[in-house]
Amino acid sequence: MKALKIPEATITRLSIYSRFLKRLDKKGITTVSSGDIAEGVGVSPAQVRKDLAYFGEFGTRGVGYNVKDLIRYTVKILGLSEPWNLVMVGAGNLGSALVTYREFKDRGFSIVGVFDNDLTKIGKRIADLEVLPLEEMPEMVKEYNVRIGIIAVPSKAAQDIADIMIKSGLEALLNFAPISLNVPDYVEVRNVDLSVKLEILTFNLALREK
Amino acid sequence: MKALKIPEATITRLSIYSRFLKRLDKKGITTVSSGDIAEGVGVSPAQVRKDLAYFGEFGTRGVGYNVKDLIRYTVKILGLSEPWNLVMVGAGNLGSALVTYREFKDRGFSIVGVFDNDLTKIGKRIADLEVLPLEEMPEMVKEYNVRIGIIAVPSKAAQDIADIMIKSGLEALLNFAPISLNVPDYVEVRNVDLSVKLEILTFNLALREK
DNA sequence: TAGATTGTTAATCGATTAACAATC
DNA sequence: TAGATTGTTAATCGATTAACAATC
Repeated sequence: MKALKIPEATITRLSIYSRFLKRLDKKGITTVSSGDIAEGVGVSPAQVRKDLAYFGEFGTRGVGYNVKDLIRYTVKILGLSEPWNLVMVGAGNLGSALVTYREFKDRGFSIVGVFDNDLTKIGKRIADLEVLPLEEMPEMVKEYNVRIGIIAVPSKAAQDIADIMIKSGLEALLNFAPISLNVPDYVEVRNVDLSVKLEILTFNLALREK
Repeated sequence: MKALKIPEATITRLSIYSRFLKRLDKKGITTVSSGDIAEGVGVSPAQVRKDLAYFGEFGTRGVGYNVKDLIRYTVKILGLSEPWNLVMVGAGNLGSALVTYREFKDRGFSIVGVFDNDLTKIGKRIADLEVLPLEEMPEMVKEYNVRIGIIAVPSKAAQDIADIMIKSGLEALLNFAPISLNVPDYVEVRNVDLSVKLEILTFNLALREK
């Protein structure tokens, strides 16, 4: 049992619901309906209930969901009950931005090491981290129990860096380079493409002209 | 006719194909099959052909696609034949990274103005741009024919900034704040959420434990 | 109780894939 | 011609939505 396949879109939305709920909680709101959540994040109420139903029964019929409880449940489902240590390769502008990115901290992510193979960058400081040579990654991965790595290097270098990160013991990669990485089956990869969404906008605007 | 609805996933992939093809072109490769593209970006060959079929017949049976031609077609479809000027609000770390982001330039995007309402940031320089007060946005939007704006401010400020950007004449927003924006129907919005993909990774890793 | 809202099933909708005729 | 690969249709697959019984 529990062989039920969960759509990745459901996980994506769960992450969005979870953060929306935290904002409600901050405002002192204690109860929400699926309709409230739906309106807040721009999906249908049925969608919200269906997404939650994959994981259990969290609401009360006739009443709705307790905000604090639902935050706890969504955080648990997403694997965020415990904090995660991350390492990152690439000490460029994007890398620097990610190290100080507030949203990561808020969700329990902590970048514990920044690496680069550019000698001019090694030794530099980004926030309170010293940029380290790649050779030191395996040690840090082991010491800080790191399972996830962020790739913030140019496309050309991304595959080589991915190989090194995997050899260092990482099981999951968040890749900001706009290329498709080849990795062993046990390694999870997700790409964040900063340019694709922009091109969806240009596509839509270009259509308007006609 | 031509009322055929095109899936947004198709546009997303087209953007990815387009950039993959440019890399092939740089390597001097002149012809590709749908299978080559599929393998290069991690989808099925049928998917590639179907995606292209929404827009025309670009290949030669028994041969494949001419790389340079297909680049031209995909670029045209995505509305990227002409360069786009962008404005951005938010001169923080993320904003700074985006101004210098190579991938944007490569695809014909140019950030022509950076704005902030933080007095300590106004007047500062990011790359070769001076950070300007929001009041100057309408003028710049008009002068540079800007239609798309980037939101790189904290979540709290995002809705207010979006309202101002729309009033300044923008028709499309690329939103890096992890909240759902309320905008008029004619305004296109896409969110880039840096944290969601990371939470898909933690979800998957957390599943492994069991 | 009456009103509200969940949890869940079945119906609908849409996207992906398989398969093959067309054709280079 | 034989082999290869496209363009396209039909079949499959999967996700969303509508609807309603359950129940607070």
